Amino acid sequence: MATDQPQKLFKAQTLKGFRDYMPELMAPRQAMIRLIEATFERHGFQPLQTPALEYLETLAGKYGEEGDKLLYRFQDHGERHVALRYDLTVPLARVVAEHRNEIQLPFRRYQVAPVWRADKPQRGRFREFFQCDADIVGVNSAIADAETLITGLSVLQTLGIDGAVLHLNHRDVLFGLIAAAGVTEKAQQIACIRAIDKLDKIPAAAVQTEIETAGIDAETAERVVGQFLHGAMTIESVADRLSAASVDTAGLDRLREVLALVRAAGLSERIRFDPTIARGLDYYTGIIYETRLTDPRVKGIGAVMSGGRYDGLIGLFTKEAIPAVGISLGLDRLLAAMQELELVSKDSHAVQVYVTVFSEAQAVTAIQLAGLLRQAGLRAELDLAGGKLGKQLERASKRGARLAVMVGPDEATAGTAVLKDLRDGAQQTVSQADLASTAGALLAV
RNA sequence: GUGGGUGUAGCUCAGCUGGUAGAGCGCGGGAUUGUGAUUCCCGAUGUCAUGGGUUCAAGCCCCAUCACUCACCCCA
Repeated sequence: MATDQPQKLFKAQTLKGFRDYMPELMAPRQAMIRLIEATFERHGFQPLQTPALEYLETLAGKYGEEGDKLLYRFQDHGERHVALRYDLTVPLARVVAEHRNEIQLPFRRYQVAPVWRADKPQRGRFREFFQCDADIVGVNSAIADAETLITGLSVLQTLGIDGAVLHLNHRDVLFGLIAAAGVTEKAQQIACIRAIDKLDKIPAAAVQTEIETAGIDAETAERVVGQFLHGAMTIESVADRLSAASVDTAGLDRLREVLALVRAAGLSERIRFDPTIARGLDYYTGIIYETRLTDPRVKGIGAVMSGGRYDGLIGLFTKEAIPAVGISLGLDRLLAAMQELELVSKDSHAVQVYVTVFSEAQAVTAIQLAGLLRQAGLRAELDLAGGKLGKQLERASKRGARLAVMVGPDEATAGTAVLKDLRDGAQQTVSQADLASTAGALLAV
């Protein structure tokens, strides 16, 4: 590489929609991930990790037309058609089918991992992002549904997020209401759902217009919208209309049960029936839900936790019919919200004690003192850049350390060390043997 | 996939109707003895995203490419 000619530099740049997680971002992220995983485990979920790459066949056709387009797909060196995982749910279905005889049902697993979507990047939207999923496989019951929701809500609670409301719906209720309004053709029903999903964003009249563009007459369109307008949203009201149109109400009954169970868990404030919730992914069969944050500061951030029941998905990989229900949290969206709400503590990873190295003669002592602090469980950093004591203390503050340790020739001979609190400048001389305990006591205040 | 916007020092940006670049922050050094974050002084840094074009002359005009960004679609 030695040459007089200027070298052409390689472009130091991440791919569009991909990003580096620098330490300032990584520290709170990691703290979050730990809390989320601990909460999942407290609810009986086991960790699972799956490959980033799957056979294209495994993933294709599971997410609907839109989702299919967003699959990162290519051929590997062996000409195999492969794709990067689009979510954590379909790989789970594959795992259950592939390892059917090693897995005890019901199976609860969680996974925190990146997924990839060849979407057009936007604010808070990337081509690589992390999801945190928890799923219960093998049981189709209201209890399993409720357990999943309770777990998700518990995660939000653990993270300190108070203003979260889970909007719960059921696929059959959604389709039932549309059918009751007189739309029976599948494609038109889908169009209705897509439009209804926007009711909280655009006026009802605009939604109706959008429904009409799907080839539905104005009168029917108005009836469809009417099914979802405010006041038409209580369970009882929906029940009446479904029965009147002699549409099956099993989905509604399930919703009642799930709501009752979640309420019994003391989470009434956190959950609400909302017939307008529609999820895009094709594989949902039962309950579906989205969770929104109510704080106006994070109004535009979208759903932070969503999911639903998918009883048919695993059946695509094995003849045995295995039901499942799950929840998915968007890690970075949640983090963005938490930062906005000032719920992120900045010092979870920061160095606690910065050990200066007065001069080479004191290096041994400095290393030993750092060792004592570390053994005591403190995060201690040893100065490596040297220079004047002032410089070293400057670095200490910049690193965010609360305390600094200084040992000069005088302290070295006396077997002591100076412990300084960088927040108020107060300092004391302590014996080296007491350093760690004194530092620990100061940090605990 | 469709339609807007932006791209100037490490960061945030200024740069009037075209005449070969500035600020703040940050960074480096200093303000006598072994003490930071505050204060004061000094200093460095840019192929003005990239490649073409118009012009006597372009950061400023035109075209293309790339990147970022906003809205729609969809979603975490």
